Amino acid sequence: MKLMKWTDLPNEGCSVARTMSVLGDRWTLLILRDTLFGIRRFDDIQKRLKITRHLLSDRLKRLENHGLLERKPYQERPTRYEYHPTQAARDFVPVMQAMTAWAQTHLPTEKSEPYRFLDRETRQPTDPKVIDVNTGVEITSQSIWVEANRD
Amino acid sequence: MKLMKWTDLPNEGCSVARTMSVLGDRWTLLILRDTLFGIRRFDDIQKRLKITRHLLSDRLKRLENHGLLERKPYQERPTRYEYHPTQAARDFVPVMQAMTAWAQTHLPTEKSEPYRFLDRETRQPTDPKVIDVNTGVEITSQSIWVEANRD
DNA sequence: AGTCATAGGTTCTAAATTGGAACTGAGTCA
DNA sequence: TGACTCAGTTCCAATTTAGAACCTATGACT
Repeated sequence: MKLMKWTDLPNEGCSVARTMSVLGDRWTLLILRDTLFGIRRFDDIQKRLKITRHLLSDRLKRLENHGLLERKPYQERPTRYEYHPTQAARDFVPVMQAMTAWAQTHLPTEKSEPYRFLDRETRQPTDPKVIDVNTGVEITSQSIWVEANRD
Repeated sequence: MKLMKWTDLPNEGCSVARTMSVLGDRWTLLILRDTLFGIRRFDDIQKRLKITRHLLSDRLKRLENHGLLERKPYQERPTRYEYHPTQAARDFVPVMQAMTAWAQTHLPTEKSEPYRFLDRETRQPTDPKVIDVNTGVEITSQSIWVEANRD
């Protein structure tokens, strides 16, 4: 049997598999998180995350190639760059918040969450829930049914 | 500077980091996906996913240790086990669906999605959106504000 | 001029993880 | 008996990650 390799994932029909092909490498999602939370420079990310510079360099390139980060110069002489999240990356924020809520319930810890998500208007903490746009009903493993797709 | 290792992640305060410590290894989320979609036996998962058996063995153990899978015997002589998702795993389904929707927009492909999420009542495809329970407003990178937490 | 510091990397080696294939063991079937 | 199923384990090679040092360009300091 021909085995599947990690590098074959981008060509999968399954969206979860394609998401993993971009964000499923070690550290990648944490780097994206930092850029989304406003940390955008190589050394700043490296200092906060404390991963090896080599890995950070590699992951930033891959996120750029996949259209999740944009390299923008912020000074000349010498030219230095910041890594800015694109719209695709910003659109991942709600997924990350849903993930955060999941971990707060199922992977609890004594340490406090380093970030809070606040509503821009009310300035109150937000409490995420996934709903179905069509019915307005909350999506849970009870409310939905997963079916093999035959198109 | 003391570098952080991948194995330090479970002790992080950040929920995204803790989620990655459990689901951020190669193949892990895809294995969980298969069990959630009803594929529960070692060989069945291996045949569908086509990963090496020893990786599958390793990941199943880790998912079990983290409380996402439960090993249940389904026959005697010889005793064989199925891997059943726990409530913690089932609660990840909405996150996965949000992720799927994200990838369909931002990592498009010609291949069709192998699975569909349907409403159990209406039998219609569901269309996920993350909202704030408090305000009912959709959570987007525009609607929220991320703030460092000082507790 | 020489030294330091800063930002953003690259290069090197060692350790760990993953890929690929074959093998084990308990039991079933022909 | 031999072939087959399921659920792994074992072995070695290939790839990735960890850790540290080094490089380049610029500016500031002495």
